[in-house]
Amino acid sequence: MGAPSKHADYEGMLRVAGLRSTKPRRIILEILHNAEGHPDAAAIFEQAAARDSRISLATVYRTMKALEESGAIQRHAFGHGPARFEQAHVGHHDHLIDLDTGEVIEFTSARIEAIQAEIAARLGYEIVHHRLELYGRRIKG
Amino acid sequence: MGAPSKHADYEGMLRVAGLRSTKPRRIILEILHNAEGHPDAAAIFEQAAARDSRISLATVYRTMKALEESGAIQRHAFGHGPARFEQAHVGHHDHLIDLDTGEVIEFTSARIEAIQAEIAARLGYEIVHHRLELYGRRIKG
DNA sequence: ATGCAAATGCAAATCGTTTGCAGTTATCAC
DNA sequence: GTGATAACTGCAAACGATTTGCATTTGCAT
Repeated sequence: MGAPSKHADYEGMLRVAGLRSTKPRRIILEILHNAEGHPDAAAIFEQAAARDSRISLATVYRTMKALEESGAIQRHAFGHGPARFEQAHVGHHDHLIDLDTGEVIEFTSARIEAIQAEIAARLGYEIVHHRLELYGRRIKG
Repeated sequence: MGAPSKHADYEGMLRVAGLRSTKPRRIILEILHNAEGHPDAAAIFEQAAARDSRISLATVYRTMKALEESGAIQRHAFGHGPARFEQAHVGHHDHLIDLDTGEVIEFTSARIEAIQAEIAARLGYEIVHHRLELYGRRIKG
């Protein structure tokens, strides 16, 4: 049972986050949901504006902040440049960034996570979250 | 011959980096060398200004950039906030950031590095560099 | 429908960082 | 040393990314 769907329940996500369901927010959530990679605020704004020209960049930023705080999305800062966003998945994953194309590949490793926890514990800490980014180049074969 | 010293050979470091040995740079290098943690540009500037009030923030940034490019120092971007710097060590290390105090603890794990390389290889990549940051809280015991 | 807090757009403000320019300085050839 | 020259500096203005003040619009509970 439960709702099927090719596009998520944005109303519900906003409700859960304690946010009102507004047109800009629904549009932004859908853009993020359908996004190929990890778009930055400018890219999201560009797509949003194409759907509703009244949407402002400030609203994009405000929405990203609210959604980030509610845990609905995640903010990343790869290398320099602007922050990039993605909808929060169930389960954590890390990133491999292609230095030549900027492409971002996601991966996870239970082994690494386990070792991390072990290291933190040895130092007297418990991990709240972590960030692992591999920057690499395609091996030409 | 050869200057003794408890503080490193800043002249030499600059020479190697292909940079002129100037007072601002020597001061900045010494500040970084003696720094407890991972200071940001503002903190470095503050200390530098205390030694020579003519030093400007722009020079701090320019020096950090030049030294970073020459490999003498490393730039980090923990969480949000400004970039933080540290002198390049021999050998790589990762960071555990104390969420309550901002303190940065360094560590390394050959096991993690090995797994990283393995994962990258499986995805068709070779790692150029990586970033691993654990954000945690002290376990109160 | 009505009211009010929440959300929006716009423009101005802020933060961290970079840059243009005119004046200073380190280093190199004599 | 002396001078030439490119590197370096300080300053202030420019910059890109993000945030914010304020007047207006909107969602949503009544």
